[in-house]
Amino acid sequence: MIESIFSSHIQSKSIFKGDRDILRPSYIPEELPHREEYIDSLASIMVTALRGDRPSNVLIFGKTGTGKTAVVRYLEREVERLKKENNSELDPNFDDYNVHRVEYVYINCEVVDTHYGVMKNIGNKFIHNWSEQIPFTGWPMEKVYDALKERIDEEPRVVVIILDELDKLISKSGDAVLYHLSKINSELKQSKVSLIGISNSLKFTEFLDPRVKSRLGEEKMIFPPYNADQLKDILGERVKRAFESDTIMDEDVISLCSALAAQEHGDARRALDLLRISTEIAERERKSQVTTNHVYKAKNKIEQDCVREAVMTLPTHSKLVMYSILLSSKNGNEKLTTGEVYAGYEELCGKSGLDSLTQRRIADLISELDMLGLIHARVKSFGRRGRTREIQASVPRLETIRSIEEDDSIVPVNELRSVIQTQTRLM
DNA sequence: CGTCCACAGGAATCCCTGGGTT
DNA sequence: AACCCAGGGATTCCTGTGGACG
Repeated sequence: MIESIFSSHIQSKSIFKGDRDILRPSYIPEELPHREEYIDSLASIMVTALRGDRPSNVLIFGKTGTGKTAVVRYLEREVERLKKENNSELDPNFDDYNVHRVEYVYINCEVVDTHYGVMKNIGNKFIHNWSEQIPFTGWPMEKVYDALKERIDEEPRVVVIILDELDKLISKSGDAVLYHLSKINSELKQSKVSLIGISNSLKFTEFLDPRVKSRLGEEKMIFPPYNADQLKDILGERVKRAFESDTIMDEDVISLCSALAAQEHGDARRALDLLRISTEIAERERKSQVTTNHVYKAKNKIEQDCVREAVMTLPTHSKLVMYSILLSSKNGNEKLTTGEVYAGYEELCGKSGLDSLTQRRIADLISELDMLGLIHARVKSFGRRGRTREIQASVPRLETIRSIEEDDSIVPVNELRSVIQTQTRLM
């Protein structure tokens, strides 16, 4: 046995039963508790594909962690499974020919969020060798679209395109993609395309061209949030698989994870994260039992990590804007205006030797920070004294300042002159 | 009741990047 | 080499506006 800094850690036995991915939200289990009816109704729509026809387009709505993606991918996996088996021998009603003609394409529109990108990604699913790749930039849109059609139509098939986080795509690049994809069937000779759109918000269809809207929403499903009891079942199911024995888990741990996640609009993802992180914390503390105490620690850790992660990945100028906001509130100005933030930002740019961006641009960056949940910014009118945003940080100040100062291109600053000046002017 | 502040936020345009085609 | 194409970031110019002050 090699003596190293790892030795003592390796020897401490893991609470997990090997595969800790079971507790990750991306894992799709054999059973999806409390989603059976949705699986069933989606299956009844999708079964058309197995007969070689085009299933209706489907729109699925529901908040994060309500099982939308899991249900869709569950069915995708079932079809893949059918493809591997020889079904017609078992059941003469089964038509293996059509089963093998079904292709799924999954696209997460949060990652691929442009007209071009979506088309390129779909097109590249149907290639035989590397050289046929559609490049990630360069071609005119028209050519990408033609290549896509040609490839799909190469042999008869039913293509099911899943567009996850569809609302992100619409808000960033409009409905051109959906317009093209939803009318593609009229231009295909032997293949058929069916769309499954997954969205967090119910409202996004308002921005769609009415024709697209009607073609896309042939079928609609709405996934409600899980309640605490349902979350308990989901966690229980996974715990059975992920742990050596249930004695390792304190009775109340699952209940607590469920309850906390139920408060957050019934987010199963959150519940699973809580459970996984609290187990990891317990492991690190060399405890053989996970307790509610660990869950509270996990809750804290998740919140901190989210903020840190969000701040660290910000572009430099956004970091400076955030820095300006944090430093200004340190000087006692709890609620800032856009002008004040911009003044602070300009000063920080000077100190770091960077060219400052225009106020118009910074206004947009402020909106982005607001959407990320790092700050609260709401427009308010101060009468004669103008109409502006009222800006306030909504994250722990000192910790976040520390995260920002880790960026080498930003010069650490203790206080901002411009804000002190505004303060004295107001007095 | 009108003025007028300090911006909000839309639209057009430009620059740049990473690629293609002629 | 010269030029087309999509997309992102940024700038420029712009019109719009809630409400305290006079």
